[in-house]
Amino acid sequence: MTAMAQKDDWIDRFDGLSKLEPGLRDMLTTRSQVVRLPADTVIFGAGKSPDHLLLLLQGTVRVQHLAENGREVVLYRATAGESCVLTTACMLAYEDHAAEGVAETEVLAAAIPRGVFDDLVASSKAFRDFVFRAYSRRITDLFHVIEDIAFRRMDIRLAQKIIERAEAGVLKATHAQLAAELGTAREVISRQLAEFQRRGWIAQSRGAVEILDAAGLRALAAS
Amino acid sequence: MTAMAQKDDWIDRFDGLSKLEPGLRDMLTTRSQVVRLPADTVIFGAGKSPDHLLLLLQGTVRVQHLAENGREVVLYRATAGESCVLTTACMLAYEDHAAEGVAETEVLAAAIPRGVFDDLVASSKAFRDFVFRAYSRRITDLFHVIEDIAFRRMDIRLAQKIIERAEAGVLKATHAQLAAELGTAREVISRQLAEFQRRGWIAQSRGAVEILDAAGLRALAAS
DNA sequence: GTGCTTGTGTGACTAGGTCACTGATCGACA
DNA sequence: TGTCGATCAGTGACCTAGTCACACAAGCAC
Repeated sequence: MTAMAQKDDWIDRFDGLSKLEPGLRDMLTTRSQVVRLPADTVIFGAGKSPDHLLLLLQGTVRVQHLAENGREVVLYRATAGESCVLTTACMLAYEDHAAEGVAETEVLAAAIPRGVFDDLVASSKAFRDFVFRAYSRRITDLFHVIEDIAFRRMDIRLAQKIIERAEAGVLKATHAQLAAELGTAREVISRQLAEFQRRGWIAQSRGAVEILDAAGLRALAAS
Repeated sequence: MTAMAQKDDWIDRFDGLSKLEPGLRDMLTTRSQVVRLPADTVIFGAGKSPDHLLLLLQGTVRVQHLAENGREVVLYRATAGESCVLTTACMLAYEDHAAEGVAETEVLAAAIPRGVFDDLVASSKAFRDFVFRAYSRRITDLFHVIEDIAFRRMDIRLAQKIIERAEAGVLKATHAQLAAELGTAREVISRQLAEFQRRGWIAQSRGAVEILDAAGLRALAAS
């Protein structure tokens, strides 16, 4: 796929936007630009309020919360076809969010400038629905995070994470990264993984977890 | 203040709405109605998606999250001059929120029907700003909840709660209610309060905590 | 190789959550 | 007015999770 092709048809990749009024489609394509961000780019956060709404075409953005004591929790991930709506809240934020968005892979995204965002929200019901729906989804995600942290056991949460984020049976992440993911301490992850290994569910190597018995993990994750 | 007077001027009690375009002010007053809800009314939640946006004139609404295992956490409170915007997300929600809004006191509120809300969002920049700003504030609240639960000590959080919610040096709440407030177990609250009492910071009676040494509590809360 | 940095393992300890109780307090109402 | 039932609070035993202070190992740079 060429850059041109992407420029023309990306709108249809977003569920809510395909219904966008024709005139506004043009406005959206001409007044926004497709950008490519290398992995690990900090997209927003730490007082850096963004002036664009990003609609992700490729790659994933990880949104995490940084606590005052230096620890962190991953709040959610936005993937292709989704938007980074919380940035719109950031755009207007009267107060700092203490949330940070990081490109987890290389990211291809349509960047809609603040002004265009405002115009679209003003003139298009379809766009408004798109935005509100995205908000709703993110808020639901935050509820899940709260419920997980407050009420679910670590072993279950870790098993779920491993299953969810492993690619081809292998999860590339250090214990410290998994700890940040789940909002816990590195030692806790080390011990849980040691236990999973003892049970023959996983094998470990530096910076990676290999799944040996997916059924075992899944059984725990489901409880 | 009479009901008539309330009906006429309530808009000015909302920061963002005083800038509302004159024509729309009229629409808002004529097409919404001021309602009075008794304490403990469940305003939204448990699959009950609301068809009105509430702007609070008097009283407070407690918004809490119900976990699958039956436990709960208080997410935030909306007080006079604020709106219950998460209900707008609920209105559109493609998925259940598992959040519940309860009138904590008797509540007087302007109820804006879904259709009017849509019209206002479409036609007024001031109203849109009002809505987005309210979203932003609530999301920030959720971040605080996450940070508290994940990284702050219970004794500190409990001390803060007591200070924050006591009226005239007395907090009327059972241990079970405080536990639900902080997303923990009743026994944990009982033990912490016993410790506070041992230190002479509070006195306890059935369903109430009396503050004896506010400075002591505050010192803990600040650490 | 010699270090340096980063990642992992571990023991001892504290905080917090769970379970299974007991006893206390307060209406309701016979 | 005593009895019952419901709600509220206290407690010990036990388990899970987070903290602290390390030791040790693997990979990289020079």
